[in-house]
Amino acid sequence: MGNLSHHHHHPVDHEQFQAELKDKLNSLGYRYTPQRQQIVGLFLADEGHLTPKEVTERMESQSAAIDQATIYRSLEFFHKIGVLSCSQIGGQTVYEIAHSVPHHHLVCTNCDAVMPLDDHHFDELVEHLWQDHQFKASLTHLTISGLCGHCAN
Amino acid sequence: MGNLSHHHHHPVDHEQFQAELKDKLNSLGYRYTPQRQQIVGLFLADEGHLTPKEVTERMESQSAAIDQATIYRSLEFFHKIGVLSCSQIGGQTVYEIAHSVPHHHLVCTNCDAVMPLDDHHFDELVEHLWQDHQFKASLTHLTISGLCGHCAN
DNA sequence: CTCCTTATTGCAAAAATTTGCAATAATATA
DNA sequence: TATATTATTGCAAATTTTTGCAATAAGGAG
Repeated sequence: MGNLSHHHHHPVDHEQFQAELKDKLNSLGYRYTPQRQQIVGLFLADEGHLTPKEVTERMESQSAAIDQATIYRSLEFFHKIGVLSCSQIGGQTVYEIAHSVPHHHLVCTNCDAVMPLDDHHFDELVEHLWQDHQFKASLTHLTISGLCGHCAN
Repeated sequence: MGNLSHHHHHPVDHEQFQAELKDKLNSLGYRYTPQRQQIVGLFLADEGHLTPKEVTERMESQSAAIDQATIYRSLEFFHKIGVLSCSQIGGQTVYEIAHSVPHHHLVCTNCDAVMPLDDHHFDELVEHLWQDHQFKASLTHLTISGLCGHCAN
């Protein structure tokens, strides 16, 4: 895919994002259905993490009811192709747009605060895993548990 | 807790492990019930990852039926206090004994192969997160996705 | 524009996981 | 050792997530 990056509060970019996404899916033999469009639209409009349940609720409030099974399958589908990232935070499965600039999450196990962590911190590690362990790490979205500054006291 | 480390194929060590675990729980105000003993026993005897379902099955085959809810709650409990580690592998939630010597997992997204990765690789990162991000990372069991040597070709 | 292929959906049922609560039983204490 | 406290269990119901399958509809081809 070319450049699927997006920016906040810019509907125009959202349209472009969706158009490029459609092309990407089609070129892979997938289809860009209204349901998938709506789900992606939700993540574009509503930055941040969403649980499957939250996705369902917001769909209903848009009177665009989509079957639960479809929602679960779509989230998993978008995750598989790299459009959404998936992580476990506070015991919940949450999805979010996978930015073109990868980043990771520091999650406080005490207060569930989530802090972003830039990708470059792992450059060395990835290189090492490849050179010495023959493992091609794909660090698109790592979650690191611990205690934030507040809770560490 | 003192030293809860254990070694493979040494029932004596297992007994000691369990004894120390009982002391630890009691000192924390928890109770070491037969159900919890059996579940921990399973992980001690049967090295490796186990899903909640597998735990249930092995319990049944030992004619020591424990209610599903108790199994889920116990796994979560042991995870919370650091006796078991928990991770998502191949879309499944799996638990295993949290060794006193921490290690991590390289998981191949293609063939689900799991390779251990020593903890020391993260020493620098942990130090950096603490110094520059005021985040006290607890890297007891990290899962890194990617492709193993085989599948990378 | 119409037809074909088949990816995807909705539905309903199954399976997995969580939760509330009364009964039970593991500890600490006397 | 007997008793009191309350953490933990089992059960049943609720909730969440997955799965099979027939019907639908997206996208490519003519």
